[in-house]
Amino acid sequence: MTDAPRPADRPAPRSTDGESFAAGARVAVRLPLPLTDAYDYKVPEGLTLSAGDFVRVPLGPRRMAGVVWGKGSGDVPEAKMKAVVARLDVPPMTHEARAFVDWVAEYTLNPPGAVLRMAVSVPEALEPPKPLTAYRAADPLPEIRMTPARERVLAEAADGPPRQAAELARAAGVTPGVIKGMAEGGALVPHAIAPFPPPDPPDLAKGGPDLSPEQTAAADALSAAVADGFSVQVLEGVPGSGKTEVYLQAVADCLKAGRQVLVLLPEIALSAQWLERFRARFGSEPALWHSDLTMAQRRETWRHIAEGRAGVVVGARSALFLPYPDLGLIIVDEEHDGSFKQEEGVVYNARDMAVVRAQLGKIPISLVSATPSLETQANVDRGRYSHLHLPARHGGADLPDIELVNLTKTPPQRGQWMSPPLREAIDGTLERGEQALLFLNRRGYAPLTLCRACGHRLQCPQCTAWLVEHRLLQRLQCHHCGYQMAPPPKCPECGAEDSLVPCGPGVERLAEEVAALYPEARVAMATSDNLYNQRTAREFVHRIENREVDLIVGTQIVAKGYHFPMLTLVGVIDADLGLSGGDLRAAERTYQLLYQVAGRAGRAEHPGRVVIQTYMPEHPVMAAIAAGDREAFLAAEAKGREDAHMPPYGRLVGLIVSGTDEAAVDAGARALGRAAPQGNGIQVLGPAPAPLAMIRGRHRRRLLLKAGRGTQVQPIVRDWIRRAAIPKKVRVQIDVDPYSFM
DNA sequence: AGCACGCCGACT
DNA sequence: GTCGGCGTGCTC
Repeated sequence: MTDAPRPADRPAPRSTDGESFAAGARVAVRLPLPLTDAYDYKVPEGLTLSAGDFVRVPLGPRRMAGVVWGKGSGDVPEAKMKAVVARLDVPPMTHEARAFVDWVAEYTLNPPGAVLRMAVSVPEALEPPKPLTAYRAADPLPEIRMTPARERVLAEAADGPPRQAAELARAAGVTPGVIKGMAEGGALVPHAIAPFPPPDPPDLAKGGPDLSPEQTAAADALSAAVADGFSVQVLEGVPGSGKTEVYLQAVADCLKAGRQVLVLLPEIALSAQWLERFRARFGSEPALWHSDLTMAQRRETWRHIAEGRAGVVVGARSALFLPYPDLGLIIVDEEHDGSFKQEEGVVYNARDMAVVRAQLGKIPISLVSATPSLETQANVDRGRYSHLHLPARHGGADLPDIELVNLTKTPPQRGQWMSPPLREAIDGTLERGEQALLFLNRRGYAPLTLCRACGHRLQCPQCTAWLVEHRLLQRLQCHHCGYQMAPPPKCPECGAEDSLVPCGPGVERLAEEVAALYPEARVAMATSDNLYNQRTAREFVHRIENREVDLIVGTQIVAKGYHFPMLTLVGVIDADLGLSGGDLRAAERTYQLLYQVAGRAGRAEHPGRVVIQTYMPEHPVMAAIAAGDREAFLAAEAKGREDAHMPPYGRLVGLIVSGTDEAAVDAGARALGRAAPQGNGIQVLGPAPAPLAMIRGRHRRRLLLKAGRGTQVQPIVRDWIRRAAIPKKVRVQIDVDPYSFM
């Protein structure tokens, strides 16, 4: 978002509070479906409802959970109205949470029900928890026919707490059928147990590490904010400056005040090192919320949070919509990170919406980064956010020694990707017994496969995208849809045999080159293909820390958050990758990524070195990163955006028109083009084919609305879409404050 | 989101 | 002549 969101500017949320609704009254119930309006239901005999109550209501032939939003609208005929079935035994949705749903819906131009669905992401959690059944040995033991298998089960079940059937069976080395038989015979007695224990409470007496005077000052400023309503604190500091320790101090203060804390992290599943720091500080695990939780974990975590048993929640962007009864502090770590932007369904930026959530809850929020985004920086400059800057802990330069390799002057050998200067740097690192990271932000073996005979390129049948070869999996994959195929033995176009050649490097190909050039070195790959959950990430981290690896070949998955003491060289294979594509934030993002990955090289005890390969050494991004002159780069970038009236000095709204029928999509896009709003400094670009003109068989066209910073774009866009005649089978996706231009 | 209703291709 | 594909519309 270009501007700090201001809930006060928005229409008052329609949810009401303090009112209760007696039997016979009409209540508005919001359902977790993409509906704009809440539906009216009658309060049945024997029930009194309040705004925020979770209820079960009839909807057509089925029943569904919803939330009482307030007084019924009354615009549905009495005869059509049905009665609420029951109130659900869950703490009600708070006023703040409901206001937040309405606010996000209004801002992103989505039906409130679609936003509510994110807050009710685990419908199972609304049902009474099913206690799990565990078994212990009966005492006295009834008469049953004994077998060796049954003997072993009894021996296992004799001591310790009751255990679940599957676990007991495994321990005794019998099949679950044996347990079942014994339970039926009464030899094992069932016991209800709590399925998932609540997270251990953090140890608040433990105290943190000793902080430097600067860290103490920053921590004190955050702590003061914790007691003081809404405020936004930007915590900026280079890697190793102790940002985490500083904000964990504020976390402790909030917990001492008895309130909950939300920490938003990008790619939570992979931040094993973050969790270790949390454990070191609080002697316990926080509640985690991320995409690889099982359904049972989601259900239990949701309830632990709703019932106030989880003090600290650490999660990816969707954790913003969890049912906190008393949220007291929000931390957004790596606030500049693009993965806070949700690009599908309800398109929103979790960092920006977190600021809104904090303002609605009248609580402080801290945006933490080594490289704050231009948006955040602009809000600091405007005096809306306070700024805390942590200097490097050990003095000296912010970053290790960074040198650029001009690939036009010193190119790699033909068919290779590492230039002579980078090779020399690797040689030296290996000789000293230190570790090197070779960074290439491209998964797979090769981004393109080409027929030497006819020039045919292997393309996804459903998307405007090349198929990426994944040699380890022996598949060609589309990175935009699920499509994959076995590598064809001959060219599918001309039938020539042995004519298909890989073009360009991916990490797998780079790893192959590394293995060939350094046969003695132990090489590890780090991509989302092989580090896909906490366990694999943790194993990877331990291998590096135990020095079982000399060379790491990785994508941006290794650019974030990790610190390996013996990693002293970072080689960036293709620094120019992110700069093509005409994306507004390409330069900023490339700078941030290079900065982050450079920060992996050395710290304190072992000085680091960074070698960046580029064809554009004179590009402002490269010049700035080499000179370590972030201020100058930011100033130039900000000036460019300001001159072009681009965010954060102007506002953008993206519209993506899509559908399977290309003619209809074109017609819809042209209709939007004709109906484009005018005046007030508004400009509409497009329609144009989206950079990915087809995804999953859906054709796509883009339009972009540009407006001044102070413009309230939502009513303009709403009116625009209403006026345009858009074919029914064509979908219009709205992206307020777009990040991606794909 | 489900679920029903409603118009166009390959089968008994 | 029907079975069934999924586009479209509705749910208080």
